[in-house]
Amino acid sequence: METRTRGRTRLANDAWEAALGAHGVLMRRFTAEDVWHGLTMREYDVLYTLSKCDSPQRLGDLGGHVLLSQPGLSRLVDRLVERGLVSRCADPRDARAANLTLTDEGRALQRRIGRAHGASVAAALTSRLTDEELALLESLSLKLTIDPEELP
Amino acid sequence: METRTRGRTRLANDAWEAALGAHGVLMRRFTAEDVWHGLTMREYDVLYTLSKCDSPQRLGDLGGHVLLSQPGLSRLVDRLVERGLVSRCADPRDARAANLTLTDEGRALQRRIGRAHGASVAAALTSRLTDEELALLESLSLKLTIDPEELP
DNA sequence: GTTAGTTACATGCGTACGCATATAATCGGC
DNA sequence: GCCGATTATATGCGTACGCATGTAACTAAC
Repeated sequence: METRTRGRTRLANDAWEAALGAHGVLMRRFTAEDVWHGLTMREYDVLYTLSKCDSPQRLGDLGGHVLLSQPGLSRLVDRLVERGLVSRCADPRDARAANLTLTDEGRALQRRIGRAHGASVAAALTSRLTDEELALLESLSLKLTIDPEELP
Repeated sequence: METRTRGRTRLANDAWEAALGAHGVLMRRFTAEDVWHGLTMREYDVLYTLSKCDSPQRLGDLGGHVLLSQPGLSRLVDRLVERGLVSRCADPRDARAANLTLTDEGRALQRRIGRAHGASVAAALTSRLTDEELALLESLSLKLTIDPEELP
């Protein structure tokens, strides 16, 4: 029983270490690609997240998707607004909120970067994994992602 | 043929997005845990990497494992040296290199953090994946990690 | 309606980071 | 043995980040 449990712990830690390694290698690779047009990958991530939501998003909504503190996200959006890629529209229902939308320029840039980056991602992953393995990776990742609520 | 290729690209991108999501959720969770004794996860990562190598390591060796620029790693090690967790020993064979070793205190701290963090990792992963899935995640991650050489 | 409490976002401040560059040591060709 | 090229690490400088806190708006109890 003890050894079973220890083995399972070890298995989980080995898997996590391997996953971190893969994440690191791929992130290095993608960051080095010359497709970002002066944006950080995090900044692109915000553009991408906004591009998927047709309704305007609030800062807090984006915070759930991006691995960044609330003040960090606030200033990141500042930069995107200054570059003319995102616009803050006042919310008539809640004057505190600043609804965020992609500008046309922002949407166009997101698409350009998205195409190039998507091609890089595909090249990196399809050269190493089969279709079945890709689907498996997705399903395992989704199982790990779901359910952010527990620990009372 | 075209549609097959496009489907495969889409599959790879969906898998990568899911993997990024899982990475983000778990990193948030682990970062929030109160097990780090004032260290960054990156700083712990360096301690952990050093703890696995019995022979002293050079900065460049660590650079391969940690997702950090060379100057960033240099200063990160500065901080660890100042905290008494790592020592720089001169290399008699190459006066440029500064061989890095864990101090006793550094090794002890790494073990303490490693135990607690390892338990968190195990709790997070084993609650969502079976043993077979954990092994699968590890093997997929390793396939994605191997081979940092190409693009001439 | 006034006020305590909460929510949504912004700002001050110190720290860590990346890029470019500097310094210093080793290597190779001659 | 000398000098350019390369390698290993460090530093200057500007930017982005996280934490703590501030500010403004919404909510609710009375």
